Amino acid sequence: MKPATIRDVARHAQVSVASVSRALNGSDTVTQETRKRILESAEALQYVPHSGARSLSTSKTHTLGIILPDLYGEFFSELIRGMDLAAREHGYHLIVSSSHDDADGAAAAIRSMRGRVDGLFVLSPQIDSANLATAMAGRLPVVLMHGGAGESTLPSIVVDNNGGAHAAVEHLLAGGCRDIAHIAGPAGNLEAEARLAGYLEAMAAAGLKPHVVEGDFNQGSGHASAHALMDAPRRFDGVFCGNDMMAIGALLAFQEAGVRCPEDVAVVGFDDVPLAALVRPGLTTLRIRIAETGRRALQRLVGQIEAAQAGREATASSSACEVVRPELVIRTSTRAAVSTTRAADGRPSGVTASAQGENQDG
Amino acid sequence: MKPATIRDVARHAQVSVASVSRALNGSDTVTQETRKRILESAEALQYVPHSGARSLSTSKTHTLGIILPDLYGEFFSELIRGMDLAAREHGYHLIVSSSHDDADGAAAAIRSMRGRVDGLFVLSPQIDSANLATAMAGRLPVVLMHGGAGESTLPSIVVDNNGGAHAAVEHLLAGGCRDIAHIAGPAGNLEAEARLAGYLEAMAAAGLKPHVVEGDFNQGSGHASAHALMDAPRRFDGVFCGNDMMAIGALLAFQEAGVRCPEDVAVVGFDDVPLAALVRPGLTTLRIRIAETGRRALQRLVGQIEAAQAGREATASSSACEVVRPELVIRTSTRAAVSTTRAADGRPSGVTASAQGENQDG
DNA sequence: GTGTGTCATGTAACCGATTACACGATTTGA
DNA sequence: TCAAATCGTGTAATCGGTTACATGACACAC
Repeated sequence: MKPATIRDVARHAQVSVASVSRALNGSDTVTQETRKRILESAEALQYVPHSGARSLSTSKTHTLGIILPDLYGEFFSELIRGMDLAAREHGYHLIVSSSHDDADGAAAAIRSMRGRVDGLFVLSPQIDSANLATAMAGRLPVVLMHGGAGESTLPSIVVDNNGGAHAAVEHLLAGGCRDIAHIAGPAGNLEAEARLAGYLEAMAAAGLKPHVVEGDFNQGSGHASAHALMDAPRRFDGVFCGNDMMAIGALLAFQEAGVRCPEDVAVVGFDDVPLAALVRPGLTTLRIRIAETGRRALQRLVGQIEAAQAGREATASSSACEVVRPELVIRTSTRAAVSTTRAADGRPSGVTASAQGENQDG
Repeated sequence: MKPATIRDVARHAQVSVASVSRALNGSDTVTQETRKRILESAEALQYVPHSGARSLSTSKTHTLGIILPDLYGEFFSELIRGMDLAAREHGYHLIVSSSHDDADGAAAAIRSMRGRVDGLFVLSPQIDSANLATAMAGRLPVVLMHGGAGESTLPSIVVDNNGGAHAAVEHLLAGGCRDIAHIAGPAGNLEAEARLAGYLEAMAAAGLKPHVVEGDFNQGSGHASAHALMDAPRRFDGVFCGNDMMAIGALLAFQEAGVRCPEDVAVVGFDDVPLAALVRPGLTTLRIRIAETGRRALQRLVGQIEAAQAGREATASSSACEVVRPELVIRTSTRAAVSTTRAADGRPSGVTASAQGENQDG
């Protein structure tokens, strides 16, 4: 048996299709009584509007696409969670396309989504794909969310990786560290490169010589990189890691090697994944409110879509690059030096002194 | 400027819309030359078929929905990754709807997806939602993936939680433990309850008295539950945790308290999230190949859809409940007792003796 | 009573694709 | 040489909604 159509409902309720449409959608002029009869018929026939037909006549799909890189994990699932929550409020659905480890894959995904989404989130931290995304998306509303997106003229939300890295290094310096190493994320990843650049700048500003080993953002590489640091002749008393997972790997490596943290070496991560609060010692890190960032991104994309269909041109605010400033969360992996801590953007209000036993703060 | 339609392409290439459709879709009878001209025109006009229109005439959306519970994290993102990879191969897209912490929310999500997907994955480990899903989905192809789904007549893929729990307890027993506690997942979660039941059965079979504290599947609750165990008068020499995250929390708690693992207490988790191999000591756990399970689920759903549109009735195989048997992975959080280890299903071939330093195995 | 306005409802055009069927041209077989 | 089969292409119906416009009923004012 085929699913009921709007005509079936109309026949059942003894009204016209127009009335059914009106009763179910806009609160147009429909009598209480007719509406009641229509709703009952729809219920009785288990009527569900055909989204394709609807999108054909309204030219809206109420669906948004997300292009994700191959790198997958807590960060992205949390981001999607935030987006999904907000999407539901706005009456939108989310199509995900993950595992695009190169620009070509991402471009193919974008192409296959055109025509079935009203807008797109692009998270492709690979170099060059920024241009590609621009090319592929055409006039589709887009919010860019990869590092370096700020350079594009498209609306974007980016993390202030550079500022966060500065804050991390300065926090270590304030705690008394002088030989600060950096376990960097993979080359070619714009987030990783911005954090590296921030580290290099902050070290230069302090008149210190940088010390970098490269990882790949996974915990295993943090572990290996920490070993590489310990095997190298050069000494170090602090490590700034490109993200939390590598920092956690490094913590484990130090622990195995009998290097005490924070006494022998202080460690700072980046992201504040839930795990960061739960490892021992608690990991000092730069917090990005991930789900909230996802929610914010969704609001911007929806705003853009609504502006576009209202015929308005992109306003200054809608095409701007929005910056998410990470917030320094001090835990026991660094010597807490209360007098000198501050947020990544310099505002002391951002500082969070976090107890070891804290729960996730949602 | 509005996007190009098939008629624009037809006009541009000086052919009829039927030829354009044929050239772009099926490799029906179209001359090489005409096809070439059409493809060029489509390219020139940046033509993208309108998915709504297409789905209206074919009554297929090439889209699948996923209903996820509120519990979110590595497990689900990994599952989606596996599904997405397989979906791309089959030419399908994935709509996710997360954060359904109760049956009503899940039902609403299912309702809002009807008419826009060809099939549905339902992961709602809440009691009762199994019935609800059945009711809501109507004749929409579904693959159930929550615990207890095996009891339904709908196609499902479930983890053998009970068998896994048996294997965990038996492994601990074989290692010499006699006082084995269980940190259970949240009540009302069917996965958690099946694991608990397996634990209780295995303990009863061994003539041992069970010892259960309840957690919520998050790392923090594992930590708290471990403290609760240590504070209780009753002694214990082994802990089977309802999932890996709680096991990791417990490991940290023991470490803080100076309780050595595996010397003083052996710990077993469940899931084998990537992190399990990387904590110290490496966590003995029951491996579920998550991404692969996701891929398998997608194949089943697509198979069902294709069978349905071919007019075939559900075959025995398509409506069966498929069981994923977790595999015992022995790491250093339990005393490795090689002679006595075995897989959850009793086949010794399933055993994996995992080195501490292993990488994620994808 | 006629005209005018308001309001609920119906009629039918339209959105953009797919595809059954029709058509003309060419090839094949007797 | 003519009928039949084959093949590439075009025409138009169709899918299931939305919505501009038409219609008819009724109220009110003159």
